[in-house]
Amino acid sequence: MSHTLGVRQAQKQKTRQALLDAALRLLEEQSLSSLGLREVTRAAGVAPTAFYRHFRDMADLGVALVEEALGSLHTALTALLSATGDRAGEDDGEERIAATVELIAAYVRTHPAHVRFIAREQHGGVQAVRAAIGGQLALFTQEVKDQFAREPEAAGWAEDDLLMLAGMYVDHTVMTASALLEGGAAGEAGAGPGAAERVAARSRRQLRRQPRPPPLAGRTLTPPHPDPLRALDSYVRGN
Amino acid sequence: MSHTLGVRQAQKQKTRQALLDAALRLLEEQSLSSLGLREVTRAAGVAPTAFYRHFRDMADLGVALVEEALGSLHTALTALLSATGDRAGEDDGEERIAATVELIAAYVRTHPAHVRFIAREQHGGVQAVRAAIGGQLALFTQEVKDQFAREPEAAGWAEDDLLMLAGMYVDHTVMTASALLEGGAAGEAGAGPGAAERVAARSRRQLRRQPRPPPLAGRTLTPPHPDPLRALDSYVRGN
DNA sequence: AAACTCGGAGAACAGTTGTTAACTGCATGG
DNA sequence: CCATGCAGTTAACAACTGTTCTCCGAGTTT
Repeated sequence: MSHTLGVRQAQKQKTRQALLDAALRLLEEQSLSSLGLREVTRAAGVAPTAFYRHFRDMADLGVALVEEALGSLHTALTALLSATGDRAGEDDGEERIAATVELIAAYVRTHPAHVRFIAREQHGGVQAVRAAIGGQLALFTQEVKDQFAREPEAAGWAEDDLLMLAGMYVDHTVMTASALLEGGAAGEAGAGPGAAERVAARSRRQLRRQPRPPPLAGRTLTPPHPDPLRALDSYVRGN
Repeated sequence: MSHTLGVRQAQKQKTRQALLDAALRLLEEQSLSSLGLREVTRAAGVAPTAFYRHFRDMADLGVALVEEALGSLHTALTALLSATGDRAGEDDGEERIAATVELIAAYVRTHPAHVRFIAREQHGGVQAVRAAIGGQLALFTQEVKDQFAREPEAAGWAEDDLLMLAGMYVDHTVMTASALLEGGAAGEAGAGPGAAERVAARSRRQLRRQPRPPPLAGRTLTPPHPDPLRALDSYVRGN
């Protein structure tokens, strides 16, 4: 609050936000590449031409939406990463995993539209938006890696290995958020309120990186792999 | 070849296939919900009205495309699963993992457009298509689970646990295929031919369910978890 | 060989789209 | 306090969309 910005720019950002909100709402039931300019302005309650005062085209709005969804989360993450950096190892891994998954679930609960947008457009039809999402996720990955490097267990790990591990965590987070979104919608067919917990349980197990041991003794497991897939070789190469 | 089907129906399925092919080609650069009926018929070289002889609307064509991409692969999988069921445990897990990943890579190489379509529309804007993809993937999961159940290592595992593990494998496969697609496009910025191998290596490591041990002794690892994420709690709940 | 089927073409429709141009009114800076 | 800048509006444009009706001609059946 160095200087209160004028009434002029305040109103401008207000309609800009109205455009973003309208677009995000419409995007819950369609994808960006099918979203029309007039459709958005109509939902936002402004004239179609007002759109051009804020965005070049819909792809531009899409990139802005990516930054709204991930950018703010990113800065918050950066600020808080260092603050809690040296509390590592305070509790055991199981608690940390549960807390992490619950955090993801909370984010999905409070920002469902943003999560849906990111999940949908990550592989969507608009190149610029895909690139923006990829860039933001790469930043997340980098920061998670840096945090890993600070923990004592990471001693002796190669930089590339830590980065790859961080990438897996980020990907896992996105996938879990998306799964929670699909199963978490109350009143959906077949998926009761237990669906969210089932997704969470699966996510925890996956983070644990070791499937829950069988109800027998604590024997070491060599879990089955989809070996028969290999037999599909002829099909895949042919046709 | 019980009876050679007439010239009439043959020509019909020919233009139907032309429509599917044209749509699949156009879908490499946009998403289904933005794909126009006239756009497809124009690319297929038929009149716009001919579309209705084969599909009710674009969502219907999308479902047909899902079945073309996953259905045939599914039947092939079913046929070959039992044939190789009892060869389990013939080689060690490492080889099987490498073979599996290479199989995924081969499928992506030979059917890139189909893979892109599935990855894009899995979370896309058309409800019916999402449901169709989800259904096909559920079938895959079921069959992988059945195969797991046949392997001796699975003795004592609960049905639900096997199903969850199978689901992880299927999800991992889709994600790996998508990653290979992004990184595998030759002549892309920043991603040389080594990108595909990097993705494959990461996929193998993930299938191994245990990050590569550090270059020290074979000490047991408690790998770092994104604990600082928990500090984001206030951000997530607020705002 | 005649009657019928039916996949595809052609023309026309009302509606919607993105984009441009010229305008209006108000906050702003001198 | 007045002149400038600029967010937003109105009107109009050509282009394109999905959909319907009508018709044609070749494959199929009897």
